[in-house]
Amino acid sequence: MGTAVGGGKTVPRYLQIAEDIVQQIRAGVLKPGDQVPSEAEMVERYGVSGGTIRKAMAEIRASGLVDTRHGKGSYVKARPPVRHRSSDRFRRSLRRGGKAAYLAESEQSGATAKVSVIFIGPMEAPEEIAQRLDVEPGTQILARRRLYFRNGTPVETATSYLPWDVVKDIPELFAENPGGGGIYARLEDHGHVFAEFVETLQARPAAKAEASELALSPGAPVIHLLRNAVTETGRVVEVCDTLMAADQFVFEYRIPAAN
Amino acid sequence: MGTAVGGGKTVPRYLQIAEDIVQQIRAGVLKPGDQVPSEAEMVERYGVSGGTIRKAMAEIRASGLVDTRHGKGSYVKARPPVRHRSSDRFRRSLRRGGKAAYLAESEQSGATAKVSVIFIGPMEAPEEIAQRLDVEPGTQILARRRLYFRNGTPVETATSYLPWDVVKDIPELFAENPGGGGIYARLEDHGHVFAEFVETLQARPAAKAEASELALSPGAPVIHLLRNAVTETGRVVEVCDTLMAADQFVFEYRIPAAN
DNA sequence: AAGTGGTCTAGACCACACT
DNA sequence: GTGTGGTCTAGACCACTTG
Repeated sequence: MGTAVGGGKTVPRYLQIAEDIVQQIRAGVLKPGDQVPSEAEMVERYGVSGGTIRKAMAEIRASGLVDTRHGKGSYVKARPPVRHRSSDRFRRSLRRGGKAAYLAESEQSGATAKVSVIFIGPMEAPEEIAQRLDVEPGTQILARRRLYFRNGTPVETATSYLPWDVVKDIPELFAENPGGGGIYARLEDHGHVFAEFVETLQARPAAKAEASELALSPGAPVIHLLRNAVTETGRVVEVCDTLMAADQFVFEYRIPAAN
Repeated sequence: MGTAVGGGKTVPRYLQIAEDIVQQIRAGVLKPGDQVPSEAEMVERYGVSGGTIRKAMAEIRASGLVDTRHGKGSYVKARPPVRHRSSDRFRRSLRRGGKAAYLAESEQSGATAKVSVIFIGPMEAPEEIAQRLDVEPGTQILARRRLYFRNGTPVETATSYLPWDVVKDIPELFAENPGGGGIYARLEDHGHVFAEFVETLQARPAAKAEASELALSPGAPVIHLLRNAVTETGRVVEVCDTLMAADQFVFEYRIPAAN
């Protein structure tokens, strides 16, 4: 099928329908929180079969403007103000203020932030982490896994890995709340002074399990970020493995023009 | 349908099939360049209907391991070595070597690189670019739009915007090839010495037009990067707007631990 | 012409959410 | 129970690629 347009080409019906709905959302005909017409209703309204409507809905979901829940329906997402992740967030002055990095940033944009600790305890170092920490794979390390919420929805999972000899004398690192300034402040309290942080960052579609953990439609883009925290002695005393819903973040990096 | 597994949960047949094929690719049973079994063949082999196979194929495509062409079939992609985009790429020493940043990086991973210039000429500054360049929207500026290829496939579009008063005395900036070290070298030749580069970076699903320009499946993640080039006088003399196929790049940033 | 993927139909049945 | 989305079927027809 498909209707002829300008040049003579044909656009599949399911894309026309998806475009129609997306435009209604962008134009504000469908407002945040509104329910998108049910699939059954669309079958009637557009006069096509259920399969075609399902393909259209898949496109609409891919646009990221809509949130679909089995048994309930699809709803227009509240346009979440993105969190701006600046490379300035590691400044000591922000830590001294008693805030961990994520809180300092959230307050700037006036959103409610929450952290829920999923796991704190020893584990055996997986391959890639061991390499970065420069220990043997399988060595005992400390893992701190947590889930970050923003306005009630999960936006980020982060796991910190630290060598055991570094953490064994710092009891705060085993607590859910490591105290003002976060774990980086505790590490510096104990003589691990940071020289630099090295972040590698990659975007990819979310796997099924990741999508459900971050309440995303499967296939929606996620950012995978790995950070080494390097001290003045050149040692990596923490590796942080972070997975973020891509539509929730903008990253900013300042790069000095070195020789 | 779906077969019971360990805990009693059910996994849809189309996901099982997709997983089966993806594993065959990862394990090397299907090698780069091999044709993935046709949909008709899969219908027989797995004993399901065409619709189910199509859903499975959609999943497989989303994995990014496969390249599908209408009328021909699906083929396992040559594993493209990702390009590592390090923040070190702005070091002057790399420019002095006579290479622009992208070439220096491509050579490291032994891939063929190509640039095709799409447009060089004056245009009126769009809103966001004007803000960054600190000029009035609509002012005449110079735009340099180009498309980067890697091993024959397009991976990145980039457009540089420069204020007219900066470029008017630098004829090389109007040429397709601005000479050794690229446009940054030419700008420094003419007294615009860089202090820092500020990059903002966001991932999102590709729009239709973007997907076709970068030869991606629609909805595949892209990275949108905007960079301000700031001189020692504090002026932004270039803004670069870049769109990249997310699966082709890993970004690395080194962040000094400032106070 | 034969083989491939792309769109579409008209139904069935299942799983989840609300009342 | 009613309404919702999720999976699956068994076909039809179209569009692109290759011989």
